[in-house]
Amino acid sequence: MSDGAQFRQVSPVRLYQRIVEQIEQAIVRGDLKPGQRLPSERELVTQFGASRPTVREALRVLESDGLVRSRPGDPNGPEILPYSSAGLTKQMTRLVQFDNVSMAELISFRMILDGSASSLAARLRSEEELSAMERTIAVMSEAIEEGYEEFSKADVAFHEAVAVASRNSLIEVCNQVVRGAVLALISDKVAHAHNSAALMRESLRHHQEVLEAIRTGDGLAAARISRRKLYEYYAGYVPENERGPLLALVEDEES
Amino acid sequence: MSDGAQFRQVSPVRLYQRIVEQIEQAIVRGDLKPGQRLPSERELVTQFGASRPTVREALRVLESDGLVRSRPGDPNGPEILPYSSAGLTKQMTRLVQFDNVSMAELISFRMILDGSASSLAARLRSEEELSAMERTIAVMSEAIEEGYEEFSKADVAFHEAVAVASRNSLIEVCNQVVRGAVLALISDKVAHAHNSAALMRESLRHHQEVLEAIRTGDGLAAARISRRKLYEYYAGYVPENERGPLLALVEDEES
DNA sequence: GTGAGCTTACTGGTCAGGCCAGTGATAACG
DNA sequence: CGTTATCACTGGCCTGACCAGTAAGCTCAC
Repeated sequence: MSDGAQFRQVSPVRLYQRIVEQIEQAIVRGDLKPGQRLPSERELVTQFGASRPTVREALRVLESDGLVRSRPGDPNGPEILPYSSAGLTKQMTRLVQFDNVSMAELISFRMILDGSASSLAARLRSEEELSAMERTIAVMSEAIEEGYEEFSKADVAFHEAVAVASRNSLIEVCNQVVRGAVLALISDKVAHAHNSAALMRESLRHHQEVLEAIRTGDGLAAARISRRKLYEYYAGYVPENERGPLLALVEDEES
Repeated sequence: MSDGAQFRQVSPVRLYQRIVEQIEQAIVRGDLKPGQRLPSERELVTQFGASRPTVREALRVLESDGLVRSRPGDPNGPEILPYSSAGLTKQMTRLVQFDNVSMAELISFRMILDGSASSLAARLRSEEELSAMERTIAVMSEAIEEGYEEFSKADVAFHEAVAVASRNSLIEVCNQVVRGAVLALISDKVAHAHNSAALMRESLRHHQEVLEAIRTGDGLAAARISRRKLYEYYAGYVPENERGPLLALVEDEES
């Protein structure tokens, strides 16, 4: 083998991909800002020198990536969308569904994310963020009588508030996705199992403990309590012989 | 407002989206497994009762999501691809490029993931996995003289081995994605900055410490060292006034 | 002048049909 | 039996067309 030139693998690049790249980079570069409009499809046809089906394929890809949106009849052309984590969520959801990640892994990951979020929140939270958490706790408390539906909503809001206070949107997004995946997997069972006031009160108490740790800035405690709470809450859905990794996370901070 | 029926917001669903959904779900359900082939475009046209451009738009979206691949001339039709984290990486990279996620958040997230992976690996690793890590460390050691390129490859292999030993594929994939995103952002700078044998030896020593903690089963230490190592390695790329959250993670386990 | 309603030019969604350069199973060949 | 050439079919791309929407601008009554 010659040692002189290094050749990279080439792959045929479709026309529509070229178009996607150009528009994508224009957006990333900032030449196209959210709210601005792309030329109409027919105009793009002339600018790119491709046919309309080809241009449309490119637009469909950009649309599915959440970068633009086309509305039929809109004389202003496709709109550049503000960034949203929808695409990330979609991909992460696919990861969960596709790789058929086990329940144990999901919960383990949630313990890590939620624990880290609590820990960071304890150190970084502002007063406003703290009171936002307090409000969600208050709502949870009131929701106990209104049934699991409402309670669960407030529960999610609390975790969301903690994630926001962690100042890390990656944690926020991942946690959101994983939480959704977990709930989707057990929604049928959980509706009955946890629809008792006693269990909700127990859960509320746990949340209050986490909040207290965040208030006092004790990141270690916040993470530990958060993890243990999740373990107690969800371990029942994990086969016993798969609980090892979860217990490892619970015991981690204690010794 | 009537309390009887609940109506959801509707949005016009394009034909191509219907096709995407159907194929997507068939894949998620497992009716279509990686390696299997989709019918040809013209066949799909008859099956879905849509025109070829429409079917093609659907295929382009699926292709950009990394679910299928069409090759011109292939008489067997589009191929169902095995899962790949490429789509996730793309989305996460975009998330970062849009400046919605700072370098600090990325590295913070990496510290969390890598730290957790190390911690779990310390508790769960098998002997085989341990020796796999040892091998990558050995390769790193040898690669110091061959330049940063080789060294970096072995570095990645080590983290990959740790992630595998954590027995959590979510950590594995997410870590891989975040690592890729970080490297993509600083690849130009890092090539020069770290291409010194001294720095590589330093890095090697850190890795050995992590490995030692994993060997002895000390999850806490493994996580702590792993995090601090990442901090020292990457803090330079983070503006000083954004390093707070990172330091929070380093100091977390120490007090 | 001003608001309500209509017109109209244009948009995106979809379709039918066609050409071309590839691919690979298969049949013909040595 | 292995090789090679054929050829049906594939995906990539294009042209041209129709339709149902949208919203800007016009009209017109007030």
